[in-house]
Amino acid sequence: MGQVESYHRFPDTQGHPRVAVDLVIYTLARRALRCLLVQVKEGPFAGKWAFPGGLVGGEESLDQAAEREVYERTGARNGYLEQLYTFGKPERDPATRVVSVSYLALVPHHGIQLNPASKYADIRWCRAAALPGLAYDHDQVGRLALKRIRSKLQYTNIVYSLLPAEFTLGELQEVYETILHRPLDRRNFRKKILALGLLQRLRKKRRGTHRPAALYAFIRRRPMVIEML
Amino acid sequence: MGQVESYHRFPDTQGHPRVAVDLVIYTLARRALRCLLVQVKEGPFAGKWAFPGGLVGGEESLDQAAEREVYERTGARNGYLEQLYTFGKPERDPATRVVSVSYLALVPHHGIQLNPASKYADIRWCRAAALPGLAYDHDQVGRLALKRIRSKLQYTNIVYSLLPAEFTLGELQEVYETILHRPLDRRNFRKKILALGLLQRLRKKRRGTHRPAALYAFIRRRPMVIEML
DNA sequence: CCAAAAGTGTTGGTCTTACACCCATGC
DNA sequence: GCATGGGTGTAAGACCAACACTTTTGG
Repeated sequence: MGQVESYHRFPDTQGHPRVAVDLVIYTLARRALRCLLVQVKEGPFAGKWAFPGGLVGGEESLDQAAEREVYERTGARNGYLEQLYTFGKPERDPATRVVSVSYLALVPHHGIQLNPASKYADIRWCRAAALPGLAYDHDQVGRLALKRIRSKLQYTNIVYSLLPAEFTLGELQEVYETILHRPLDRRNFRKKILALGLLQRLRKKRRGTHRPAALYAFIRRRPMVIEML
Repeated sequence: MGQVESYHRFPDTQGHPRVAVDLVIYTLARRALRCLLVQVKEGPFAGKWAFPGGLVGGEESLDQAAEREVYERTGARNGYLEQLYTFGKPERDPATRVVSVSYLALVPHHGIQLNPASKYADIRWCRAAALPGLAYDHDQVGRLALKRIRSKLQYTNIVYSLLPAEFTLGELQEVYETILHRPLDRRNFRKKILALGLLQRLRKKRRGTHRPAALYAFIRRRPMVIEML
C-alpha cells in the first residue's frame, strides 16, 4: 500500500521524502537560556515561528548540513553540535513530505551576528522556557531539546561552549542555575566542579562592584562525559 | 554547491536522498544477547551481513516503518521500539544515497518465526558481543545500539520486553548480567529490584533440579524511567 | 561603614557495596 | 546425603545535602 497514494501526494519527489535538518540553537543572553527562532515566510505556516533548518545537500552529510545552518544563521563555527531525533510523520509538513533530523547546537552569545537570509521573514532569540506555539511539529522538537540539554548538563562538560574563555565560579554556577531552573548550593557546587579537575584558575578580576572573584578557564574545550551534579 | 553533482551521482532521486530504517532487533537466546542479521543479496555488499531494514513507505511514519520491519522479519508485534540515531553520510551506501534512521527493538525469544523474505539471502541470530564485520556503516550502528541498551537497562524497566510473562529473580538477574556483561551481587540485586515495586510475586515453580524459586511478573508491561541498578 | 558578592568545612543522613550461612528440593 | 540454586541481613565506607560566618572590595 501507499506507493500510488504517495506518488499522488508528493509528485515532486516520486514518493521519496525530502530530508532536512532543523536546529535548536541555544545561547545564554540576558540571564536566560535562549534559542534561535525564524519566522516562516511562505506556505501554510507563513507568519509562524520555527527553528531554522533546510534541506540536506546532495554531497553533504547530516552533520555538515547542520553545521552549515548554524554558520549561516549565526556566523558561529565549531560550537557544540549533537543530533537529537528524527521526525518523519507524513503529515508533519502539509506542503510536501519532509523527514527532519533535528540537532541541538550551543553557541556563545558574544560575537554572534544574526542573519535571516532571504528565506525567512525574521529571526530572533527567544527564552527557551517560554516559546510561542511553533510551526510544523517544532513544539515537540523544542521540548525534547530542552530536556536533552538539561540532562546532558549534569553528566558532561558541554557548558564550555556557552561560556567565554574566562569566567568566575559565580558565573558558571549562574549558568547551571539558569538552565536547570533551580538554585544550587554554592559551596557544594564549587566543591564538585573543582574536584572534577576540568578547570584551571587564572588571575583576579575586578567585578563592577564588590569583592573580586578568581577567574577560571576550561582546561580542555571539547565534549567529555563526566558526572557534574 | 552540490546540486549538479548530486543530480549526477543520484540521478534516480533527483538529488533527494532515499530514507530507510535499519533495525537492531535484540533477543535473549541460549544465555546470550543476540541480534538479528540478514545476508545482503545484491550490490557491492552482496554476501555480507547487515541489520535488516528497508525504505520508508510514502504514507508511513518512521516508527511505523520500523515496526513493520520487525513484524516482517520476526512476526513480533508490540515489542519495545526506540529510535537510535540517523546516519546520513553521502558515501555510506555506494549504490545510491540513503539516509538511514536506525532503531533498537527488543523481542522475546519464544514464538519468534524468522522470515528472510526474498530480499535477503539468509537470516540469523548472532551474539551481540561478537558481531562479524557488517555491510554499510552497520558496525557503527551495532556499537551504538549495544551501548544504548546497556545504559537504558540501568534506568528503565525495558527488560520486561525480553522476558516471558513469568520468571524467577534468578532468571531476571541472569538477564541483567548477560546484557551488562558483569556479575551482580544477588542480595543487593533482589533488594533493589523488589524495592522498586514493579514486580508482583506469583506462586512457586519447579526448577528442573533443586529448590523451587518464586515466580514473579511485571505489574505493568510498558516502558518506565526508574533507577534500576 | 555599609552593601554585595566571594570564599570556605563540617556534620548527619542516605545510599552503595561487600560479604556468608542456612534452606528446599531432585537425584 | 549431597549437589545445586534459593533465600536472607548487617556493617563499613562513600556520597550527598544542608547549613553560617568571614573576607574583600566599591561607593
